[in-house]
Amino acid sequence: MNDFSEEDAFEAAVPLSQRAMAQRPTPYLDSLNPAQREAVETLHGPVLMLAGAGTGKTKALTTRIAHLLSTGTARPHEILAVTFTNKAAREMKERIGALMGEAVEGMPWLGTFHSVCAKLLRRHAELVGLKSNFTILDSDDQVRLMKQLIEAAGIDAKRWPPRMLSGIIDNWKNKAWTPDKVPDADHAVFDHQGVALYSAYQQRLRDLNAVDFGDILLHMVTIFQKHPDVLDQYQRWFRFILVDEYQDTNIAQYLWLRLLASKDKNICCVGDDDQSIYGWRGAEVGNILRFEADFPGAHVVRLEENYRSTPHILAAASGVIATNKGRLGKTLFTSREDGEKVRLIGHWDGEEESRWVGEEIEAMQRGTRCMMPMGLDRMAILVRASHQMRAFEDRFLSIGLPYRVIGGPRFYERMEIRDAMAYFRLAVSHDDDLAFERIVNTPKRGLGEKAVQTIQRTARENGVSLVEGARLVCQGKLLGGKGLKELSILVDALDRWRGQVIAESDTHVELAEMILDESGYTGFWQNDKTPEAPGRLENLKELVKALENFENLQGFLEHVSLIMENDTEEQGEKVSIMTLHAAKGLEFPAVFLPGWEDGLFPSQRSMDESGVKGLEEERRLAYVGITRAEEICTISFAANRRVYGQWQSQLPSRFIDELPEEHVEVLTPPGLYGGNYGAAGMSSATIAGTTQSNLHQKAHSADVYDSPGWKRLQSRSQDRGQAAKPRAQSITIDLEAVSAFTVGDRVFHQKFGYGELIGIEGDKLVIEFDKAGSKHVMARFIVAADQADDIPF
DNA sequence: CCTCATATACTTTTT
DNA sequence: GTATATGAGG
Repeated sequence: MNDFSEEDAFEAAVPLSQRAMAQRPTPYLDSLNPAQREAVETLHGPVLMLAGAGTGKTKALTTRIAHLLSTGTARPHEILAVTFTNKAAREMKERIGALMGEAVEGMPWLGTFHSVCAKLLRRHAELVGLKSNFTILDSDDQVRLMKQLIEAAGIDAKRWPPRMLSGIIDNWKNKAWTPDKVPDADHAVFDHQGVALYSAYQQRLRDLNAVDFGDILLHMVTIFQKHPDVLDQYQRWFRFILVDEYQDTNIAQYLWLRLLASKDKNICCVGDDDQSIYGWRGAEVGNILRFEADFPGAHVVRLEENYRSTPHILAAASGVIATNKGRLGKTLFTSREDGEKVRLIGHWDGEEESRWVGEEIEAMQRGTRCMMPMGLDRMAILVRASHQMRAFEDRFLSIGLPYRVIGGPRFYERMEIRDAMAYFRLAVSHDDDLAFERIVNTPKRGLGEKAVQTIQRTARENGVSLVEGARLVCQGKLLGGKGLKELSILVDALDRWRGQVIAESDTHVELAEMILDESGYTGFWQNDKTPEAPGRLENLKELVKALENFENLQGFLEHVSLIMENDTEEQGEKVSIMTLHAAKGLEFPAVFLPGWEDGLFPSQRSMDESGVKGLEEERRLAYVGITRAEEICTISFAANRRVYGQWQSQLPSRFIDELPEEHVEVLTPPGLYGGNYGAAGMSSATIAGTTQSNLHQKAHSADVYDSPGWKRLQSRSQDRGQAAKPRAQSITIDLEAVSAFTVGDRVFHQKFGYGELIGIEGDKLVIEFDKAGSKHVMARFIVAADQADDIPF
């Protein structure tokens, strides 16, 4: 290939690294610490940069690239730099630009694994039976295809859900297994049909000239493995390779990198094994652990000086992560000496937890909590699972606290956007069967399942695309009145739009608007009276606006599938709410980590599915969470939580036990008298292990005693001569309260619902609840079942 | 063919 | 509790 000859000559003639060094001054090196500097200046040979949280990883990485460029060691196009997110790629570009003073033209090969590989794959698509204009399917398309294949194979899609198959195949692809490489042990999955369906799926993708996300990597690995000449080109082309977040690479990515790097071995991988949190998605921590074996003589640099967090926060994070086995091991340190301890607080239930967090945020905002008022955008709530966000959203909505959810449903994954895109795709290419299927009956055209089947059959019989099939159906009048009319209107419209795409008679933005209009799609949402309809129309407007940044529809469609980003950065100071995963790479002065309860965090599912490995990944997630905090880190848990409609009592997370006591301050919930539960001297272990019932008491006093319902209950109990004295004399009362019940009684609890008393232990009643299972509950929370209806909770 | 009602299962995390 | 899938009725 001619592309390379020029570079090769250049390389041969000039010992670049020394000679070019003089070309530009290197002032940027001065702001680096010794470890960073070593990582930046070791330009040749394999380098593993172990960069703990907040140690200036991105700085080192971008400075390294700047150094490669300004010393003349490499030219921009000779550097392959891969990240996982578009955001990381963009940030790197910006920072390199800043370092180099705008002097560099963009780096063409700095991007995400997927965008770089897609670009390469388009050049060599024919080697895996594709055309270079292949489309990239998202998981939605993937699942729909899967469903068709499953049904075609005569398998009950109910018992064998397409989603599951899609997940299995994704995993195989992450391991770089083509259908023929799936090991025997995996053949039993999916009713022994998994591999056959995998083959069928791959064939179908090829027919559609499409790839899914996993394919982008998998095909590249296949090409490199089967075509040494192609590999050789790129080995010479990419003289320097840099990889961000190496701990998150899966096997396919690993193989791809190793193939590319095996010649010059100028590869620099940056990562932190302690922040590997994508194992469930196929990431292999092993890749980073194995680096030195893969690249003998590798230079290992540890970045351990943390510039982000206070010593207490660092120590707490270190304490938690220390429990994990098989780490490469780093010891974070900081020169800071100030700072608050990590704060720990328990609550009665999730509702109280969100209320407390809300109040705390407002206090910080006003400056009553800390010395200085803190802006809302400097605070974040990091949750384990997205459903935890709701409690906070509800609460913040009701108190009018501005918040922003990060990483919610992505813009390009929203239904209306995907529908609109399907129209665009069809306008550009009538061959896009998936797009056609998506929109035939959206908006409703009276074309139901039967009509679609007719179209599909016709298309298949004639060996044409669905659009052409539909045309034949219209011509042959194979369909009834209304459907037929609507279908021919649709086909005509598609023809017209495509004509305009080709003729370029309008700007693509105008065309897009016209398509949405004439298809009836805009009107469809205008007539929709559901509350989300206005938002969807708004999104469509945004989509059209986003089009303006592209040359034409084709260009837009090609880029969009890989740039799934939520660019709608609303203005204004808001608290951020996001998952721990979404928080990786971010930092905030104040961080709240709610829901630290066993089963929730660590997630039961992780532990069930992946055992110790899963638990360790959860622990790394905890580590990531804590290390997001710069100044104040607040961990909380609730004693009770509603999990899909059912109340469950929760145990504090085992990670709480792992927090080193001397770096933790246990808070007493507000509005409570001190009692024995004051913060002073109480260890995390105490909270975690033994004080749950105390928390019940405390929270109960705050929550329930003030409520009218409780007061009424109290007065009624008094009438009946039962326990109803002030709570300060709790033990006596509890024993009295217990005596009011007999085993076998039908009872009611405010949150657990109805149940049967099956035993009495001390001041607690053992109750088998109908819905919430068996629990030990203090007697004063319990009423006889026949009185339950009177309680106006 | 569409709309409405009921049943059901599902909840980690996502390039 | 929520979203989705199925069924009856219009």
